[in-house]
Amino acid sequence: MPKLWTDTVGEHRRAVREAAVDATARLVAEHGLASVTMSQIAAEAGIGRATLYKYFPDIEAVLIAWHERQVSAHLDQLAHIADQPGSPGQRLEACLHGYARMIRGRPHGADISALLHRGEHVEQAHELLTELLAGLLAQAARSGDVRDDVTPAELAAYCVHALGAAAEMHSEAALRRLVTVTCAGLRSPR
Amino acid sequence: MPKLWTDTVGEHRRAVREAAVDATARLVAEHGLASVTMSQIAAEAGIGRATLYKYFPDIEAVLIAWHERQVSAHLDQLAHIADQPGSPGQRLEACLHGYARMIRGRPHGADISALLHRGEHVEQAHELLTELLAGLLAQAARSGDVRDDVTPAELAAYCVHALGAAAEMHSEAALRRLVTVTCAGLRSPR
DNA sequence: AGCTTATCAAGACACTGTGTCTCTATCAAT
DNA sequence: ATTGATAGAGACACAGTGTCTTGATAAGCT
Repeated sequence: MPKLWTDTVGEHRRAVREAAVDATARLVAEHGLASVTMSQIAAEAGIGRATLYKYFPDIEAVLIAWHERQVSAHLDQLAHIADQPGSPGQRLEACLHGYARMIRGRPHGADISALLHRGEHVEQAHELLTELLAGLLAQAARSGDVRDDVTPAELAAYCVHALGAAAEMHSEAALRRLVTVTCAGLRSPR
Repeated sequence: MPKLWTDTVGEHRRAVREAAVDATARLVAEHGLASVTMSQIAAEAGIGRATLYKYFPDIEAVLIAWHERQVSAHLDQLAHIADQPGSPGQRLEACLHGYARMIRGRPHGADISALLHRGEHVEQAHELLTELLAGLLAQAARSGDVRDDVTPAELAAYCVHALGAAAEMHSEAALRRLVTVTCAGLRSPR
């Protein structure tokens, strides 16, 4: 039973918390979402099971923490892509392509909502992503690169779901085609 | 605790099996997917828990049976829509609209894959749907209504995922717009 | 009909995972 | 250095699972 103490308590708690989330990430990657248990997480993190309950009230909380870390990293990456110079249309396409690449081969990534009873956090993450895209879409609509007969929010929902197909795409070329098709849906009809 | 419900055994087994699936449907609708247990199903179906194990080896099996019934009904409905007279493009759009209407307000509907470890059956259902759409798309591509620079299978995956956004659409009008946008992505670029 | 066999329903048991309680060991502040 | 706070982990009660066994009932055979 390792105690893994650092010098200060606050730092220690942060370290243990992170170790638990790391362990969760490993277990999810290896055995899938549904089969992860508190017992496994505690064992994998090298702490007692009861101790884990001092950090998280239940598995949902651990999974939410893991998901939040995953999502915020992705959102940061996307925000960085969106901040690159270029026309609104170019930046939008770059963002969509980046998102598709994140999704590829990760069929579980977004389906946590099915496991979590109260999916507040998942919904919030979804909203942040949607807002980011909606902002880009609104800009692109103003510059004429994107249709304006549908609200940016609805277009963003369309984009996120359409690019979810990236999970099934087996090649980089297929992924490109998916982004192309998705972007075609965004263009103004004439 | 009824012992035998009908006169013949074969009929009885079918009746019990159906009652179990019905009970599962009620429980899923009321409490969500993740919290359904064998105990609840048995109680709701009016049989002993151990008896339920004579019909299904575990919860996955029950959920798969429920899902299969759900999906086959939807597929029949879509096949019927696809068989209506009209141009390939019209039939395709009618099908997409029908699918979107099925998805609407059913966020759990397709997310079972996250719960099932070995999602063979779910994948198979997904494949059947994809094949149905791919057939329509191939026809529409031949008649020029749909782009031919992307394979029908990839376009079908795009459609299914894009229309998954229907779960978040709050009005019939929004749903129509979603179908319109999705169809716009399918059209040949010129 | 009467007997035998197959099999259905359900009670009982062992096992796993959960969430809480409690006790000991260690840190932090006075 | 003493005292208070808190982390860690063992222990307990509970819920759900999957299997085994026992008694009851339908189906098949003579």
